[in-house]
Amino acid sequence: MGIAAKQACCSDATEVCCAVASDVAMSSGDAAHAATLFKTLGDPVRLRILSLVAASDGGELCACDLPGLLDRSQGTTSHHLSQLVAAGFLEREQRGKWAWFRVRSETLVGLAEALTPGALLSAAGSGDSLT
Amino acid sequence: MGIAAKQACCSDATEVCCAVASDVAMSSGDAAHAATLFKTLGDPVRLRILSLVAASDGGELCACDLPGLLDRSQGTTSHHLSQLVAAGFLEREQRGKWAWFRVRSETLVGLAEALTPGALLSAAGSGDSLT
DNA sequence: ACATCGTATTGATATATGTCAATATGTATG
DNA sequence: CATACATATTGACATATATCAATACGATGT
Repeated sequence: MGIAAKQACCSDATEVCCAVASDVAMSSGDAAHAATLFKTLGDPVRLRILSLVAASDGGELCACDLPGLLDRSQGTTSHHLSQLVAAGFLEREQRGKWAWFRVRSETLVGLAEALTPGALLSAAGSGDSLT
Repeated sequence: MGIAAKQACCSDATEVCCAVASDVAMSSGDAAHAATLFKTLGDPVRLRILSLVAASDGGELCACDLPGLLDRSQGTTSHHLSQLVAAGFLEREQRGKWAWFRVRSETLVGLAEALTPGALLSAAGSGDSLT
């Protein structure tokens, strides 16, 4: 089954039939970390929240606007905001009784770097860019 | 409820209390498209597949190696490979009875551009970068 | 044609998640 | 302190998805 098959897909079938630098590739831990960040962006409502905050005047947006802009309940928008803050994509500031949010561009830049073809080789998630 | 509240979070409470350029932000359709791409990357197994392919000798990897490298069943690895190909992150080539995969870096680069803070304002997913 | 082996698909199952209604928490203001 | 309002949390539910075992499909070689 794959490894050490009877008839290999290339000349030498010692361990893995094709030369795979699995030690150069991302570790499972790094992959798990980066995957949680990508998963956070993998929802259209959350992407739109990020975009709305970025497009807002002064780069900040009040949570009170989101249910109207997103056509989602207040509880749902609050849930998505928590996810974005927990992942580091947004930062939250309480001002009076309103909660304001702004984009943490460092996280976006770091994740964008992880998508670099070269960064896929071991660097994705291990460096400070994703912490 | 958020919009047009009795006591607004800022001076003018006409429609939306804070100035949100919702027409500059990503559209729902763009967000949906980009979200499917991010969702595809939101799984550690798929991220590791991408990384393993990128780290392989010659930039290509045989599907026969993946069950062993990922510690997943053959059916599961095939499922993930289909997802990555469908999203445009991998391209597939049948060689004899083996299937070989290589990374489509254009898709990665395009998605990385969508993470640019500036690209969050309307450009994410609408341009050719994400098609 | 037949047997073999790599890959794709199907069916089943457990878990995760997006959503809302309802409730709780917290922050001002009278 | 009591009231009002913004936000967070909880419970419930429907849907999506990661996974495996089993089976089907496809290509090769005898």
